[in-house]
Amino acid sequence: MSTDERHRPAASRPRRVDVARLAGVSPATVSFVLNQTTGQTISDETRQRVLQAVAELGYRPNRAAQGLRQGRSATIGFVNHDADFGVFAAASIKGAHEACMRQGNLLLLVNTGGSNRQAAQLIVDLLDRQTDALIFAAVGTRSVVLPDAARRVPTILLNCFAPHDPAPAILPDEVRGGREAAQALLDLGHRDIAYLTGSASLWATKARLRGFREALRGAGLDPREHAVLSGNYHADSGYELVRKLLRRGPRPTAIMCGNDRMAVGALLGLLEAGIRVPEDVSVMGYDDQFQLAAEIRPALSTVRLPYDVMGRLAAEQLAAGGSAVHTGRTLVHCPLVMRDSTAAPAGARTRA
Amino acid sequence: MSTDERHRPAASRPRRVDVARLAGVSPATVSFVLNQTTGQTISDETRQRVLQAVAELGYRPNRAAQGLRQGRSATIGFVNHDADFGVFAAASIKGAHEACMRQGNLLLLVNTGGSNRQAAQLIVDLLDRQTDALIFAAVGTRSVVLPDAARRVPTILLNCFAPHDPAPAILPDEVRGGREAAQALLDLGHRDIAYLTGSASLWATKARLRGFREALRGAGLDPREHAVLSGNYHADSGYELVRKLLRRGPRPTAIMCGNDRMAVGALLGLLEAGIRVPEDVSVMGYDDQFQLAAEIRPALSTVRLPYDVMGRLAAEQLAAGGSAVHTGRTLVHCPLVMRDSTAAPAGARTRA
DNA sequence: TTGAAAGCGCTAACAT
DNA sequence: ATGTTAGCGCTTTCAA
Repeated sequence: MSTDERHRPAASRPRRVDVARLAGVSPATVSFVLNQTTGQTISDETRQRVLQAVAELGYRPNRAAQGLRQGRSATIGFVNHDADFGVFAAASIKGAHEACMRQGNLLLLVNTGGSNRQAAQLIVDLLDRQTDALIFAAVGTRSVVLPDAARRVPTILLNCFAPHDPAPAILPDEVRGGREAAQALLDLGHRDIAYLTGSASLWATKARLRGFREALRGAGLDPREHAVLSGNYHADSGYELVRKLLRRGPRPTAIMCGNDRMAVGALLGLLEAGIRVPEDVSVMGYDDQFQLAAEIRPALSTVRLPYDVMGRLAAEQLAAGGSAVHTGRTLVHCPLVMRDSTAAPAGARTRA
Repeated sequence: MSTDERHRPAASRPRRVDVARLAGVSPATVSFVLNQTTGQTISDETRQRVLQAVAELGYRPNRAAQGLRQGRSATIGFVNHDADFGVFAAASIKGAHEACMRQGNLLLLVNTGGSNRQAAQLIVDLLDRQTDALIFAAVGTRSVVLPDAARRVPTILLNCFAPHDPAPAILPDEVRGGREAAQALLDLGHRDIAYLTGSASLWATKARLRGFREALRGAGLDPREHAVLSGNYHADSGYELVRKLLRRGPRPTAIMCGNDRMAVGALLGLLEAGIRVPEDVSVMGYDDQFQLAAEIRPALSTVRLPYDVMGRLAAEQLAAGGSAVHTGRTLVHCPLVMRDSTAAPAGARTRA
């Protein structure tokens, strides 16, 4: 077996020299044509010969080799820093992936399981592979510690923030989301709105609650007179809380829920008690969860948590250039989505 | 600026020669130590010096360079061949990711949006990056056309099959899942079970229905006497179908649903009609969907679609060696998960 | 307008 | 027991 063959398994892809040979030019010329190298003038005829050879052989440059040479890999690392890896992570990834497609990048995905140690290790693994940039994402919006290793490449925080780190962050505008949800209910004529919140300690919970209160005050109402029960974002907590609410006394005309899953639980609890939605009480969710909010009956009025948009934004900002990355926090709007679980209260109809 | 500096930006990572210099050995020796190259005997003292230098500098081999040299990249391509990128894709990815962690591999993730053209292109993009193997995954189990390019590397089909392709496939055992779900209901004493199926044309739908019928026949019942209404796997179709079922005549004592989302819809429709679950009628889901089945009230009895296990299996089989990949189809068991939405029918209690 | 040649950081066969 | 050296496939300066 000749030396030539030993290094070229039969099934392997064509290399640049194969193209050069076929086109009757030097390997360098092939690079010049393919990369449209500036400052290199290639005759039109040569370019055609090269392109034809490329097409004929089905040649594609080896990106590992390109990467080694150029120190970049056309790959972005996506670090999912959360215990779970569910529908919201999927949405951000989907958005980031879309943007990457347009840029010719690919996503190298890792999941830390929520451990900082794992996160640090995985970022190193990513960097070992020449990842050009990093998206560090959490699902429950929260404060994180960005591993030092991440400093080596442009990094953007998705749905989380690192207090003592200059890395830019992309976050949903939860205050406004909470405010607009409450405002929509107020606009329908509701004056007695209960709020079944998610886990009280979370950033998103507090922000949404703040928006809720702002809206009430804006309508001249006293937030202290409105029931606020705290749950944990799971469907069963919506169910339990609504039962508690019903036992407690006069029924509000509308119920805002921490998220769509809690709203589903609330819906179930309400129906079980013989209370109709939205005729007897309006229910408002949050998240616009894929395959849930729009599909249940009644279809849920909610606020869309735009994880896909945020993922896309992250990848776009990263591609826009490491240093040109928008610094500080970017707040992304969470648009209101009105469906069938909300309506004017019975009283308002009488009044009208 | 000296030549030396021009090629070594201040912030760049240490290279192998830096370690070699610090340890007072040749670069090759560093490789030998780090890779535990067989057939090379390194004195214990030298090994220690090298390892210490590695630790001191925080040296990590550049995998792009290793990859270029070895023709492998410690990276597996995960192709999500579906329009959606949701909770089930997330589950398979999570499983595959877990297995990859143990192997020292990372996942390069792409999403085809369900287009064959895109799939072909993306696989080429993956291969350009020296991906060692491919997981080609669909969410709705179905027949796919595996792009030719995939032939270059070991490929495993996840939740799909390519009729004229030798690539091994990992699939859920839906027939058995459907059978066991129905059997559980029969065991509780139900004799009149309706089935609200998912989209009639899908492989999974047919398989589950077949299992359902097998179980009925096994119990000496005639499947033709049992209502089978077909929907589309969305929650609203469960809702609509249950209303249709109630209008139609005598109510069955149990309802099997195409999936958990349909079961949620059915639950909503049932409650709305004043029918209690499981007291008046039992409801059985399918999928054991994350953050849904276990959380709603009543918690849903269902069959677990083990996408995480399947993802893990795929990555493991791939790592077990390209050629040693288990050929043909691997059926993965879908275990029954009994919760609170099922109970013995009222009649059976009397009889007992 | 094109080609030669020096690496990018590493592995592994071969030499010492 | 360790070092030398020839690439892996590509980009890019410099020379022709």
